[in-house]
Parts: sequence; C-alpha cells; structure tokens
Amino acid sequence: MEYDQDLIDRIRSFNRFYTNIIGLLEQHFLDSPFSLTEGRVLYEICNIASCSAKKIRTNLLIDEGYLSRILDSFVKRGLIEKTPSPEDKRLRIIVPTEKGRGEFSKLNENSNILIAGMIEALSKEEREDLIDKMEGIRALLEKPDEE
Amino acid sequence: MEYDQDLIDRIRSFNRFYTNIIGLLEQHFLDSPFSLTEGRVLYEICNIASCSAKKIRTNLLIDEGYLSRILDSFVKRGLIEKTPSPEDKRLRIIVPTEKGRGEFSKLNENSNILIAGMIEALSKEEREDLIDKMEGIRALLEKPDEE
DNA sequence: TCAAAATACTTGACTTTGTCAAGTATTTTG
DNA sequence: CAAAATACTTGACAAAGTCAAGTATTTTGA
Repeated sequence: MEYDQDLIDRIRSFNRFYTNIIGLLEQHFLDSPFSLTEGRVLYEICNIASCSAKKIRTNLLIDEGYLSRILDSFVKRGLIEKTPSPEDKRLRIIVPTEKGRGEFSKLNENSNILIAGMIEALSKEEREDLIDKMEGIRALLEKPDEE
Repeated sequence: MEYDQDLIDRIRSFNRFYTNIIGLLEQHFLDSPFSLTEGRVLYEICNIASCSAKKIRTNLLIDEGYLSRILDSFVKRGLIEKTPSPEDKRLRIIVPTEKGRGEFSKLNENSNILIAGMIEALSKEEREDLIDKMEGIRALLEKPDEE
C-alpha cells in the first residue's frame, strides 16, 4: 500500500493528543458512581426510545453478559426499571427512573463544566473556529452514507 | 457558571464521534500481542531517551506497581532489557531489544494501514484540509505553555 | 402445524486489567 | 549521618471484560 507517511504521522499525532483530551474528560467518571462503560450505557438508555438490551448493543459493542449484569446493577441501584415487553416476552424494555435521569444529568453537568473549562481561555471567535474545525473533521471522516 | 450550552453540546458530540474513531483504531490491539496500555508503554520506551519507569510515568499516568509488572512481562517476552543505572542504582534503565523495536514497528504499521484506510476516500485537498483542521484544534486547545 | 433455528437475555466460571499499600534499596537533604 | 525522599517491587485485592452454556420465547420453513 502506498501512503503519505507524513500525513499519517500527523494524524496519529493528533490522535494521541485527542486521546489525552478525551482521557481528561473521562476522568470525571472517577468521581462519579459510574464506570466509563456504565456511563455510556446510561447515555444510551436515556437517549434510545423504548430501549432494550438489544438496542444498546447495536450502538455500543459490549458483551451481552456484561451488559446484562450492568443493567442488573442499575436496577439494584434504582436507576432503571426492566419490564418484559408485552409484544415480545424475550425482550425487557428498559426505562430510566427519575433517579436514573437525575444521575445522568449530573454526569452531563460535570462533563459540561470540564468542557467549559477547556474552552474558557478562548474568545468567542476562537470557539466558533474550534467548532467549525470539529464539524469539518467529522464531515470529512464520516462515511457519506452514515447518519 | 455561565456557558454556551449549544457550543458545549456540539463539542461533546464531536468528542463522542472521535471517541469512536479512536476506538476503531485501538481495536487493532485486539489482533496484537499487546493491550492498549502495553502499547502505550512500548511507545514511550521506544521514544524516550535513556528511558526509566519514572520517565514513562511522567508521560502516562499509570500505577507504579502495574507498570513494574508490565515491564517485567516485557523482559520475559524479550522486548526490553532492564539494567540498573550506574549513576543511580535505584533506577533501572530500559532499552528496547531488536525484537521490541520490531514489535513496535509492526504495531505502528498496522495503525498506519488503518489510518490510510480512513482517509483513502479523500482527495489530496481534503486530506490537507483535514490535517489543517486537526492542527488548528490542537493549537486552540493546547495550553500556550505546553510543548 | 410443529420441530428446528434464531433471538433476547441470563448465569457461572474465568481472564485481564488496574489499584492499594507495605516493603526494599538507594539517594538526597538538612 | 539520621531522616526524608525517590525508584522500584511485591502481595493481596478489586474492577472490568470475556466466553460459553443455559432458559424462555419467537420465527421459519418443510
């Protein structure tokens, strides 16, 4: 394969840089009652309509058994309710409780604060520039057929 | 704290997107004899001059004991050599073996191929645009005093 | 129509990954 | 030169993730 090594090195360098950024943002899970994976699962639960384990797994690439146990622990912690679907009794439909949504908001709020801190030194113009670049990267890397 | 929620939401959306990108690239560790953390450690070893556990830890935020064991396993696998430093006998200086450097190159090569695949649909101009945006983001987010 | 295959999830046993704290050897500091 | 600090190691443990077999239900196709 023929490729431009300089370009790739610079992309990799950015990736290392951004991995650290994301790592910093993810550290707030350490001060929360959630692991990173639990946080992602909770995100899906709060954003998927009539959610089920199956639907989470289409978005998340997580072991079935592992997810099952995470959901169990969410039930025990009062964050979600699992009820067998009336149409298909193999499925359990998952709904976040009030508390579950509350915890999710807190997680988001913390993340918001971290990001606000990250960009606080930037002017309005710089912030807009940042967003433009981010969305430009996404447009370039996202497959045309996706989303 | 007063902040622009729309801006933050869009940054978070980009972060989720880029977390997936990085996740895809990191999956190649699954087909390699290294865990992600091992890969990062090997990266440091191959890029730090007269490396020691201490120096790795300044870059990597990893538990001292865990690192010690990873280095042990690298010795057992013939990837590095650890010798007490003559100047300071508390330190062990770490040098990658021929094999260690070889494995590291393989890891890089695989990563290169993945990135090449990621940008293969892009034209020359688009690739340059991508790099510009990445380096622009980095410039914006990196603290002025860093690097 | 009903046995076989597929689906959705659960459970037990296990491995990998990461953490904590105490311990050893050496060096630095006052 | 004793006490504190540094660099690393080790044992015990906990958290995170994987694998495969099992249960209940639904779908498929002869």
